[in-house]
Amino acid sequence: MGRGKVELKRIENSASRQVTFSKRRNGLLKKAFELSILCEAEVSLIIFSPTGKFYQFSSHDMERSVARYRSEVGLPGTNDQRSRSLEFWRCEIEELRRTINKTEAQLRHFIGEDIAPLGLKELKQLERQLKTGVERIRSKKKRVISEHIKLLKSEQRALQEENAHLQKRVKLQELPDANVSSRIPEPNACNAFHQQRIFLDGSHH
Amino acid sequence: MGRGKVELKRIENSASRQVTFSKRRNGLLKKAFELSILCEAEVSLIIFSPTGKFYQFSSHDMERSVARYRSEVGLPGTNDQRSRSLEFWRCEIEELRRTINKTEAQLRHFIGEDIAPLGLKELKQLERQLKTGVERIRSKKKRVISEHIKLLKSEQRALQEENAHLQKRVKLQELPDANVSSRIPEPNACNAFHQQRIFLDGSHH
DNA sequence: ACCTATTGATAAGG
DNA sequence: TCCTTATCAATAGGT
Repeated sequence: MGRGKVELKRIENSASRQVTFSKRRNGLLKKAFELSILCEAEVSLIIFSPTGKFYQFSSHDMERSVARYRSEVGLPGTNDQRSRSLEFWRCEIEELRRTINKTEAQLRHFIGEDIAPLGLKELKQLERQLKTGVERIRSKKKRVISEHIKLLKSEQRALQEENAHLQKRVKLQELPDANVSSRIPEPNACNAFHQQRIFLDGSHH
Repeated sequence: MGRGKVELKRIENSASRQVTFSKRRNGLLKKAFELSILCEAEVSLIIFSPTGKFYQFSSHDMERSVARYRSEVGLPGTNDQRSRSLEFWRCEIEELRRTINKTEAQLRHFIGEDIAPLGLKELKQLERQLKTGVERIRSKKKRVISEHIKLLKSEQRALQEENAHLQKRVKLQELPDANVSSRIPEPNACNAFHQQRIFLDGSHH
């Protein structure tokens, strides 16, 4: 619903992704509320934005709904014993997060975002990397396209051969008695319409 | 939406309440799914029909979302929270790893690596992104360079002005009495050495 | 934030 | 539950 349809995949443009998030989040919360009222349903909704902001709706107490959910799926009570590995995992996660931040920053630099603080040297290196990237992608694209063309040509050749065959057969049928029309009119609406047009045109002369 | 607007209250007719429930439940689940995909949001939805039937959607692991919800609302959690948070962190780590893999793959694509399996559409999008990246980086580079030049020019101007001043002073000193040398030899080692050299040179004559 | 053309959801009826 | 259709609601894209 909107000026155009959007395909179901991550919205690339970050600004419109945010705008869409806030619109659709409100829509979703509203509809969750309406469902709970109209149909007396128990509805709980938890939303975290990609930036970590938190939104919720719960027609009843959230803990109650969660508990009911658990009993529904059959909770698997896990034993602890390795709570000292908590610290280890915390470090692990921190490190992974750092990696992600670094990589994503690089990614943004590649599409020309957040380059305000960069120096001339970094800019030059980025430009060089992008250039080789563009070149490689272009040559790959050319290869893909030329293969596609080759495929189309071979298909065309096959069609031409088939065409030649058919024409030969038509001639063989026409030559023996050219007066006998062996054509069978196709019974579809379009053809019928055209034939009518021709008939009418003829009558005007 | 529909043949007439409905007011926001429990639908009295039980049959139509059921029908509406099943339609709107599906709509809500669908929209929750779309929000999670389009905007990369973490969305969890729990629904119980008035008759007790259970439906759910969760873009991520439901336990993870519930744990995140708890930490958000600031509940200390149940006694088995610790073991649950282990589970939560395990999910977290997996997801971080996935993110890293995805981001790094994208990064490689940007520099033209691992593009063998990409289709024409992806290649075109990549090329477009790279082009805008190059353009932005180039314009930023130009800005940096022109600012550097401006800085150099202003420094140059300052130097020229100082130069003019100095030359004026030199002329003022030279014209009044050009014969009287008021220069005082500086008493540093270097100077002393030169004077000694001069002395020695003189003795050789 | 607001506007509006367009798409999407759905109420009513079978 | 599923189908159809008339209508209303949500929202995408633009300002």
